[in-house]
Amino acid sequence: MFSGCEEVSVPVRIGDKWTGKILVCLKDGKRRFSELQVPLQGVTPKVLTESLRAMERDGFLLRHAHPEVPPRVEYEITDLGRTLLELMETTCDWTAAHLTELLQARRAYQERAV
Amino acid sequence: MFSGCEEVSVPVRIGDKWTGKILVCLKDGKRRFSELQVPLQGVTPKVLTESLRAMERDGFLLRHAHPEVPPRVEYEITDLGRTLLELMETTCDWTAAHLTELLQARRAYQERAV
DNA sequence: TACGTAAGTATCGTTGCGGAAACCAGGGTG
DNA sequence: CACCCTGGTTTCCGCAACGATACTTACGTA
Repeated sequence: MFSGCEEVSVPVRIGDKWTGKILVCLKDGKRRFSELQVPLQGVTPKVLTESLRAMERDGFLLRHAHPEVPPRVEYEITDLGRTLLELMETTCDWTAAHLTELLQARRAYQERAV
Repeated sequence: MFSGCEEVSVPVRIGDKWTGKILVCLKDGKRRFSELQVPLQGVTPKVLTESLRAMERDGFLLRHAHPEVPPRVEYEITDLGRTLLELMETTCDWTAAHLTELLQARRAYQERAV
């Protein structure tokens, strides 16, 4: 997750590309696979599955599969996942506080190069 | 930078592979290119240069090139770089606090799969 | 004249993440 | 019988990061 600014590539990231956004989506309660695809605009099912499996493996979320047809699967954040979310919010704060400075440094660097 | 545990891949990382270690190396004062290559065991000059250039561009360090032969270049951490280092230490703390729990989750996941 | 030296470049190859598109399972519905 | 639904899986592909190896520069020294 790039913390806080998608338009500019900032060197602060936690997990893979979607980990952070998934945790945010799960913050307020369980969500289904298809309910995650909507806010996570543009994520393909393959990549979403991969991210969810990795996060389940690491204990950041729980996967509840209901044996129905059509299938229904709910994802739920764990306590450990919440600590990670908290850490991510810290990095978001860092970005918010220093992004201007970083972009300014980039502009100055550009001008020196010219 | 994987924060605090190299042996296990943990989904907490800041910058590219070497950013974190470079900042740590510069924490206590200026260092030359060759002085960075030593503690950063195994980094090739190409990759080290790429990392240093990116960090210079973003304002995390300053590059002092002395016009001598053979060349002498010193790298120095900036205030902005120090705030990033601080953030990284926070993520290291998170890892230290939760790595056991994460590994335990992985083992449990493994066993469920078997 | 050849060599050493510091800080890189240049070139090539490998690997892994992420994405696009198509396919699947299996019961419910028309 | 054909089609729809959800939650995937499978296959293929491109790009960027990372790495290995060789080369360069330009001066002081043996």
